Amino acid sequence: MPDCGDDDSRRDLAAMVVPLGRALIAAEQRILDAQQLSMWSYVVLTALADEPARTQAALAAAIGADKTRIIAVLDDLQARGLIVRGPDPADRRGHLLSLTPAGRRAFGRARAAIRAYERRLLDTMPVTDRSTFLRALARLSAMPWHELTGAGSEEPTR
Amino acid sequence: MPDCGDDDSRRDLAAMVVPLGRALIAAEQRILDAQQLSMWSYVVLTALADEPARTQAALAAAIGADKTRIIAVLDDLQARGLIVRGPDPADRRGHLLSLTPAGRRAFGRARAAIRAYERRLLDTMPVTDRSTFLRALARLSAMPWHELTGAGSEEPTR
DNA sequence: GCACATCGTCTGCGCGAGCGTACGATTAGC
DNA sequence: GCTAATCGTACGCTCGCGCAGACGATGTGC
Repeated sequence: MPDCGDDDSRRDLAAMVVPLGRALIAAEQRILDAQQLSMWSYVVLTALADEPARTQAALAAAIGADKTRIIAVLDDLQARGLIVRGPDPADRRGHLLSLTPAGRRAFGRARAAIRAYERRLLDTMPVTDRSTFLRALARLSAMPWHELTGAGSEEPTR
Repeated sequence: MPDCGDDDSRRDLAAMVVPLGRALIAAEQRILDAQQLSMWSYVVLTALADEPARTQAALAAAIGADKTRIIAVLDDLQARGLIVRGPDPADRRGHLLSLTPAGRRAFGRARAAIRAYERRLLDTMPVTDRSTFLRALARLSAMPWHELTGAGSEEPTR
């Protein structure tokens, strides 16, 4: 028997998280449009700002994208001088990927706009709630899904 | 203040929410598979359990789906005796949609499995954090995006 | 040298979702 | 009665994504 009164007798977690994510990407897409960036571009810039990648495949894996799908993104970013796709002296098969100063600046601008938007959203809740929320969210999003996903469901196998 | 962060140093909200949502639907899809339900089926059952719909279009709008896309879902649910698509005596164009007892039972089972899974996830954090997190999440997911989304690039209307 | 793996690129397939259209049945306005 | 609007249904179109295969260029093990 499912509980009735407890704190989570409301909507499902997913029923809140997924639409929230949808709304976020929709809103932030518009912000990125103003910077002439796509979502994938922004994700790539974010990853490269964190640390340069020594190979496109590694970058793709890092951001959870398909290797073939980021080619166009990289082409565009390179053509606009935001990243450099330099040859790797150690392994001439791969390309070293890193941000140019212009790329770092563009990313900073985009991230500032995104952050401003998100901060405005988060400012609608008390400060303590906000930090708790962010901490909990960070923990959940960094969870070992690969184990939890398959495990726990001890459904009645009839 | 070292790096513990102004919330400026962490990842973007969307960068945590969206992957979390993805992981949730992936995990819950497997749970629903065990109940022979698809995500859309579960969403439909959830909506109908809340209150019967007097028209398919209304149901589709309520769950944010396309009218044409839920037809197959309703067909399946009806064929399995989980819902009834009765004629509306008041307006013979539309169909009254409601759960059968079996449908209510199946939904209860599915929801219990989903809830158990989510509770296991949430149990990894302190109780106070959990309630705060859920409260904040509920507030965010119930936000007036239609205004915030558009006004995003403008000013906070202070 | 040789076989094999890796990297980047291109191409195509399949899936799911949204969007628009058309049509029969029905209702509402006049 | 006529027309316009609505509902459910089917159909086709387009997009974006993941996946797989192929190829040339390159690196690695023997």
